[in-house]
Amino acid sequence: MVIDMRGKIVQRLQDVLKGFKKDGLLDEIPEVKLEKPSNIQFGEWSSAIAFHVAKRVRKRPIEVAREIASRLRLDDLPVEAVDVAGGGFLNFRMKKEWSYNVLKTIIVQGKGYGSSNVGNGKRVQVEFVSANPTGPLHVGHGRGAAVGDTLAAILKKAGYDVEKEYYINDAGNQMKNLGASVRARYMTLCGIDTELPEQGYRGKYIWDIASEIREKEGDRFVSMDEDESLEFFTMYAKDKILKGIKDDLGEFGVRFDVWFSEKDLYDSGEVEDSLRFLEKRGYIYEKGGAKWFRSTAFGDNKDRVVIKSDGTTTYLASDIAYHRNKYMRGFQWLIDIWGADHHGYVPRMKGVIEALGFDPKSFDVLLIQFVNLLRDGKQISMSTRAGEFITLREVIDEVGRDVARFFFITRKSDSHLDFDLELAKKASLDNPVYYVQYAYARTVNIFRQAELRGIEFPNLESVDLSLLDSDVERLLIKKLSAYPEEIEIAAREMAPHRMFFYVQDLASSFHHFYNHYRVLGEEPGKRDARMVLVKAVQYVVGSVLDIMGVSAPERM
RNA sequence: GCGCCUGUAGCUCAGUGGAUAGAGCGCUGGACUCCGGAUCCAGAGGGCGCGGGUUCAAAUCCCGCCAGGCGCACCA
Repeated sequence: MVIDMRGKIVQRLQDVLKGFKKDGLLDEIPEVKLEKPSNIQFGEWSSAIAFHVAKRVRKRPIEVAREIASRLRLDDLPVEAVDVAGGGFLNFRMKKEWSYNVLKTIIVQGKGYGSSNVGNGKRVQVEFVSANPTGPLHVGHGRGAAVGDTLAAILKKAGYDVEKEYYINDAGNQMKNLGASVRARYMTLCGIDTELPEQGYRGKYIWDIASEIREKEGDRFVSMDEDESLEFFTMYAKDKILKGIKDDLGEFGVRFDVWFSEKDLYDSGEVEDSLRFLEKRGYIYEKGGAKWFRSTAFGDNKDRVVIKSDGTTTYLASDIAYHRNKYMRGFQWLIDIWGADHHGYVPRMKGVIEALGFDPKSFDVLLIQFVNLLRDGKQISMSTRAGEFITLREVIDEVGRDVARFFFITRKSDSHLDFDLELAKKASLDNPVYYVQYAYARTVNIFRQAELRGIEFPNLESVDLSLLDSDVERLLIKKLSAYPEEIEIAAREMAPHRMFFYVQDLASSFHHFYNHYRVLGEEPGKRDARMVLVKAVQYVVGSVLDIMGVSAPERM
């Protein structure tokens, strides 16, 4: 298999080093890494291992490299040659037949190509968006949604058993606050001027919900006891907003496996249980009428309150129960995706995981930096509190789902993202989405033309792929062959943006090929070989777009 | 004051120990009456915020400083 080749070469290198050790030449074996050289002349893979060994044995790297090369046993692998270059690099050039086999593999596996089993079925949960159901999703949530959904798809492709989850903060003060806000607007609509609560929500959507309630229920809550009516307003508003969130995410192409309610954690007594558990282990103590989690035991700079002196719990309390619950459900790796403004929360959560008796290394937080929304280069100011913000829905309506999803993963998640609405709308060179989609549409078009001309897709057994021998074609094949590795790295580094850079690069190589060579106009041998190549490109580009949640149009 | 993130080409960003630092946009000049020019080719353009250090090798690691963002609640 294509996928294992890298691992096999690493293994053989390790075998050689073990031999060194046996011969007493080396006391400790350094880690063997294979990298993709920048220049295609250096072959498919290269290793700098000779430099590391040279250091330990105090010899010249180039001599060590030669020694390793001479001891390497690769006869049974499709390696054309191992070159020693650049003062000690070992460069592995693969036989041509190997790259042609990659193409065949792609045709056989179709969009399934690129999958691997590095995840080994490990159960991983990706929790993202998890916005409070107190208002519509805004642009920042959109970025989190795109990153989370894409990351989940990458992990799945890499052989993990992935679940996507949305945590609904439907308990606590913010819910009461929401209900009270709606109630205030409702009362005003009924002719009784009522002030918003101090920390109330000011968005227009609060008015909308209030007015909807009035239409359905009339003025009957005016005379009702406040506490009693509040419950209704809260429930109604929460359900309404949550439904809106689900609809927006659906529109955005993001589907969760589980919607997890914070309130359930309280109702089931898990919050209480978890706190008791930690108390027994000595991680919770009382001071000043409140209960504190001893997060300083895990490197946090101060302890944190879990139960306030008025007896109510803080968010940390339910987060403790929530993460314990996740582990209880059998997840072996937890990935939380948070807005970067919550970064201060990371150390205490890491501490929580450890205090609960789980390995903090099995818990990762991916921080998403803010989105800087622009129009014609000018920043659009937003304020959630004042209820002035651009919603995700508005962005989707304006630029479209494909463009939005694509843009959100063009940057490393911890760097700020400039999102210019005008730029995003342009169907032009400025817009990388079209560049990639266009490449896909072109591949489709070639086969559409082939059909019109009565040309059938060649038989894999009889096609002579060695006719694909130009630099341009070989480079294209090389990039296709790197796909499984790209997936692996993106999974390991939790880096969805790598998909963007990869597919952009692949599309570029294809456009280059397209502008230099004909497919259908060639004599049958070359034509058939190129059809295989184009088909492979179609599958891989299609697969990446799939992972990014962006459509692959057959016409544009 | 403390902590986290960021600082790479005119602009927006990749690259986290290795071979002449990459891409897109922008700029300049070009491309077959032939599978879609939303494409392609060529050129100019930076030595990686600044100063030290570690290393055979540093944009990448360590220390200090500067600039921008964010966070430092018995808020969520």
